[in-house]
Amino acid sequence: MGRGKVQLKRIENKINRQVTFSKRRVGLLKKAHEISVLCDAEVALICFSYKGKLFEYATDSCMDSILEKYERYSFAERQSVTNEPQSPANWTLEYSKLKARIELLQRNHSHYMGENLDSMSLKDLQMLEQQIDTSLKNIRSRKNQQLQESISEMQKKEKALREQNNMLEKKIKEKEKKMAVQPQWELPNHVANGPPFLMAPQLPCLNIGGAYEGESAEATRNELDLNLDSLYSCHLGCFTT
Amino acid sequence: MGRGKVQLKRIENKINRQVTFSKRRVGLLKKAHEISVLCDAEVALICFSYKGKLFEYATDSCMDSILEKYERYSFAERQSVTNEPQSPANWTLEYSKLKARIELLQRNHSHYMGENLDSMSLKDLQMLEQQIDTSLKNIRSRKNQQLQESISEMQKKEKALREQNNMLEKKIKEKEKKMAVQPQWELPNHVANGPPFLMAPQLPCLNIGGAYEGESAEATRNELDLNLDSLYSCHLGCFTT
DNA sequence: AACTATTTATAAGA
DNA sequence: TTCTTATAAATAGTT
Repeated sequence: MGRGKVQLKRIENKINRQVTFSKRRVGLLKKAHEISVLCDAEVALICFSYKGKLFEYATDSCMDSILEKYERYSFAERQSVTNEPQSPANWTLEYSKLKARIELLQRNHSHYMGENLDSMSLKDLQMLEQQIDTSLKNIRSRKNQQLQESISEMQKKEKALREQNNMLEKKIKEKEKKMAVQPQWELPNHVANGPPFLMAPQLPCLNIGGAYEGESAEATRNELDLNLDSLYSCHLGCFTT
Repeated sequence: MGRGKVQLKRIENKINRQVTFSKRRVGLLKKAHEISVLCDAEVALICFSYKGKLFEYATDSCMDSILEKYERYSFAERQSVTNEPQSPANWTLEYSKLKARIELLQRNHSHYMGENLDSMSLKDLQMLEQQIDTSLKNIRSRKNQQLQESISEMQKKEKALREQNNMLEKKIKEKEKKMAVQPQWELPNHVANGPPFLMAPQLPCLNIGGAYEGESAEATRNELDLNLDSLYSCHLGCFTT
């Protein structure tokens, strides 16, 4: 719907993608609301933008109850395999046990989010600090590992492309030789010593952290089909282990 | 979009409602998929028909990880809800509800502990890192606040003690004067110019971070009843906000 | 289900 | 971002 037909694939231009997202997000939420009202359906819609921002819609604004209902549904399906305690002697007991556990987990989580710290003692704060510091190290380490993997993959691709280029270059030279042997009947100027078509740009893949080159660079990008955005958007500090 | 405009209100005719639901449901799922692909967004869509049948869509078919991510994001808002159903009609239902919630919270928590990170994408890792970094800052800030409070309290006590000492000193001097006026009948040597009993050690309370003085120093400590252990054990780096 | 007349959504441009 | 507009897409009512 619009001036042109659109292919169902990732919009590469960042700006366009952002704009399209904004527009379509509004449309999507609207449609969700409409079906919810018109057809008396219960709808929950969660949408994270490419940048990680959250947008949501839920019938009657009660996301929680819909998600819970969903959990129940999917849980029931899974449950057919894992047999729960068929009938605990005392449901109330089991219930309050779980309830307490949830409370604990929630309180705990809020602390990990850096919230509700007032009730914590100095010692507990220090321990929490240490734990989170460790977590952070783990997370960064894992992130770096992923980055390294991305880089390795890119390097492999680069190598493959270089080899392909070399091959093509050779082929071209051979063709030239043949042309040189035969009389030149068609082209007045030949291509000797010219750069090969597919020469890769120098060090194409390791300009991580360099300034983002903007749209104009789009066309000159090398052929690696690995998505670089995730690396571009990575903070400079990300290599701290 | 269609032969006629439509009012945004529940379709009363059951058949029409059902038909419209079928049509719009397809459209909605399609749109959800499109924005997901075109804009590289993560979408989770849950839809219960008014008859209670479930339809769903999730980017990359991983509903769970999106819901988990949602839990992470919307945590602050949810906190305490859930009013205790005094005696749930269906214990099994309630039970699996709680069970599901616990599962979710636990999976989430493990991420905050820096565990089970393998399933997370680079982008999610980066966002988790940022969240935890923020938490850490909050925690350190709260810790420092507590330290500052401790210090203020100590300073207040110090001041009070000094004043008390001064008073005592004055009293002693007065006594001396009286003694000087009256004949000395008991003590051969008087205490003029000697240090008062309760003279506080110089700068008694602010040697935080100095070397721990060990057991031998215990006896010479001042009278502050505030426990210093928590300060001694504090790492030197703790004042970074 | 299929078919269209219309309404809506939206891509591109400003 | 927001508005405009030409056009694609969705869909209400009909067959």
